[in-house]
Amino acid sequence: MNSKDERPTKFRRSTSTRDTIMKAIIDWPGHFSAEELSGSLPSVSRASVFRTLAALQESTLICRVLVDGGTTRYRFGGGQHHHHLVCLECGEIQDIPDCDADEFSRRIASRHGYTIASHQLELYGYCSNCKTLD
Amino acid sequence: MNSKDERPTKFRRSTSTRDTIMKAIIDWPGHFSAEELSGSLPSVSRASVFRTLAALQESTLICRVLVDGGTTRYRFGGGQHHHHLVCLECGEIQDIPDCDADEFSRRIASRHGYTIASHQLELYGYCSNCKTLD
DNA sequence: CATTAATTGAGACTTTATCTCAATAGTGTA
DNA sequence: TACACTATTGAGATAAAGTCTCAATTAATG
Ligand SMILES: [Zn+2]
Ligand SMILES: [Zn+2]
Ligand SMILES: [Zn+2]
Ligand SMILES: [Zn+2]
Repeated sequence: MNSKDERPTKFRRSTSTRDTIMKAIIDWPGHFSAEELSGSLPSVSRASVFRTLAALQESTLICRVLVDGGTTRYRFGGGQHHHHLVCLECGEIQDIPDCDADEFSRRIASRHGYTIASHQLELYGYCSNCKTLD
Repeated sequence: MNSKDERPTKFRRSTSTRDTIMKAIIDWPGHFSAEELSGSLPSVSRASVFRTLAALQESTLICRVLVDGGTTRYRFGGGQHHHHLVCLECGEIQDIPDCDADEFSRRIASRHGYTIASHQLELYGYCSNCKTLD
C-alpha cells in the first residue's frame, strides 16, 4: 500500500465519514490523541474515530507514538515504516526515517528461535531547543 | 542502582506494604498486568500498587512491556536495561539482554540535534512453539 | 430501483489509571 | 521510650482511554 491509497484493505467501502477523518489526520499539524481528533470532528462519532484509527494502524498510514509515561499519541504515518524521537521537555515528536533494526532482529530471532513480524522503537531525549535551556 | 537494592531513590522510607509488593513482583512467574498484581494482593490497596509500579519504572527494577495492540504488562526487570520479544500468538514474553541501540542512537542524535536520554524497543513475532503450529 | 451487507452514531459499558484526603506508620531526635 | 514530623497508605471518587451493542443509514452491485 502506498501513501496515496487512503483505503486500507480492511475497509470495503469508501465513505464520507472516513474521508473526513483521513483528511483531518493528514492535515493535522504534528501529533494528536484520539480524543483530540475526535473533538475536532463534531460531525463524526467517537466510535468511528477509534475504529478508523485502529484500522489505519494496521497499515503505516497512521503511526502510534508511545510517549514516555504511557500516553498514546498518533500522527500521519506517510506510508513508511519509521521510528520516533520524542522530546521529554516540550513533547515535540520527530520521525526517524532510517531503520537499522533488521540486522538486530535477525540476530535475535535466530538466537531465541523466534520469527520476527514487526518491531517498535522509540527514542526519548531533548531536542536542540530544550537542551540549551534549563 | 543494582538489582539487590529494592528501594528506588524516590522512596524515602521502607514500608511493609512496599516489601509485600516487591516480593510479589520478584516472585511473579513471567509478566503481569497492574490489575493482576493488585488482585493477588488483597491486603494492599490498588493505589499503592499503581504508585509502586510507577516509581519502580524509573529504575530498571520493573519493565513495562508494550504488547502489540496497546495493552501494558509488567515484569521484574532485574535491574538491567533490556528489550522484549513478544509472541503474537501465545503472548509469551522473553527478555533480550543485548542492546545494540547505542550506536544507532548516537547517529540519530547528531543528525536530529537531539540528546538521547533513553529508548524503548520491542520485537513482535512468533515463538518456536507457535510458528510451527497453524 | 431493490437487495445486501458494510458502516455509522449514540450511548452504555469496561478497563486502566489518577486523585483526594483523612488515617496510619516510618524515622530521627530528645 | 516518647514526640514530632512527614512520607506513605487505604478507600473510594473520579478521570482517561478504549470497546461494544444494535438499530438506522448508506455504499455497492446488478
Ligand atoms: Zn511517525
Ligand atoms: Zn524499524
Ligand atoms: Zn523485561
Ligand atoms: Zn536498549
